[in-house]
Amino acid sequence: MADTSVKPPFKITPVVFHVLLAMSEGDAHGYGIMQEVEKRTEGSLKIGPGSLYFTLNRLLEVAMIKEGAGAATDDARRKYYRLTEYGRAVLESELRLLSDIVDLAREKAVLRDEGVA
Amino acid sequence: MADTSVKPPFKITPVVFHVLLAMSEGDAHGYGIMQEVEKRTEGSLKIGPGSLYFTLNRLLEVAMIKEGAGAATDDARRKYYRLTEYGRAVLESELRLLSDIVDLAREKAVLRDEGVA
DNA sequence: AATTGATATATCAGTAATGGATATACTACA
DNA sequence: TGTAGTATATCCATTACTGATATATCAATT
Repeated sequence: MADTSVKPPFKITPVVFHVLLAMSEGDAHGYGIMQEVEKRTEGSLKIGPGSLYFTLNRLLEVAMIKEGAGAATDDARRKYYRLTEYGRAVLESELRLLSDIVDLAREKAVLRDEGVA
Repeated sequence: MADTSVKPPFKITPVVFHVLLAMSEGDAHGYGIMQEVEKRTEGSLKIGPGSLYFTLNRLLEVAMIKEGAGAATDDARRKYYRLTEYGRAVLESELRLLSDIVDLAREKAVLRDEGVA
């Protein structure tokens, strides 16, 4: 079993987590991340430009993300970012933690199943 | 299908979430919550007394939790709390959101399975 | 080609949340 | 009876976040 625990240099807050997750599929740009996170969390997490660009810069500094390129980018203003291996490791580590917590909660039947096959 | 979305009067941060979750099994007291959360999150979330008692008081104010009683309480100093129905609804709502995100991430294979039967 | 609204990045200030220090007191045990 | 651990509580410095603001570009309409 591989050791998947990674110690990031700062706390992986919900904002940081969702920014990383938004890039897990491929290159993403700031504005798109803002919109996707709000949609994905059903509005419960809205990342303002302040948090977003602060977070992106910090992720760049510690090389969890790097500059990327949007496939056939139309809009020249967009800046695309992508996960580095390190960034993906951090994301996976965090996700695994989250996954364990969800599993635990399910065991406790905090979540009462509704139609989970 | 019941509408499980609940709109809490403040943000359900990781600290708030874990405090609620710690009470999902039954009555819990502050110090115990601090320890359990640190253990459960493998040390990645340490709730200091400042956050803890601030959080507990706020949860009491909005009636997500209420005072409880430890079964045959030995230590008289302990103050036990338990979830109200409202508190449990908030917890379930948040958990479902988290669960969906974890599922989504799994679909994307951000989490590469290792021995998931 | 000018106007307009949405897109997009960026910074800043005010607010909210958190962590750590500190205080106080009780418990258990040697 | 001393001391380490348990337990609640408050305060303050730090950190994180939100929302306002600024600036500029793009797309669509006219």
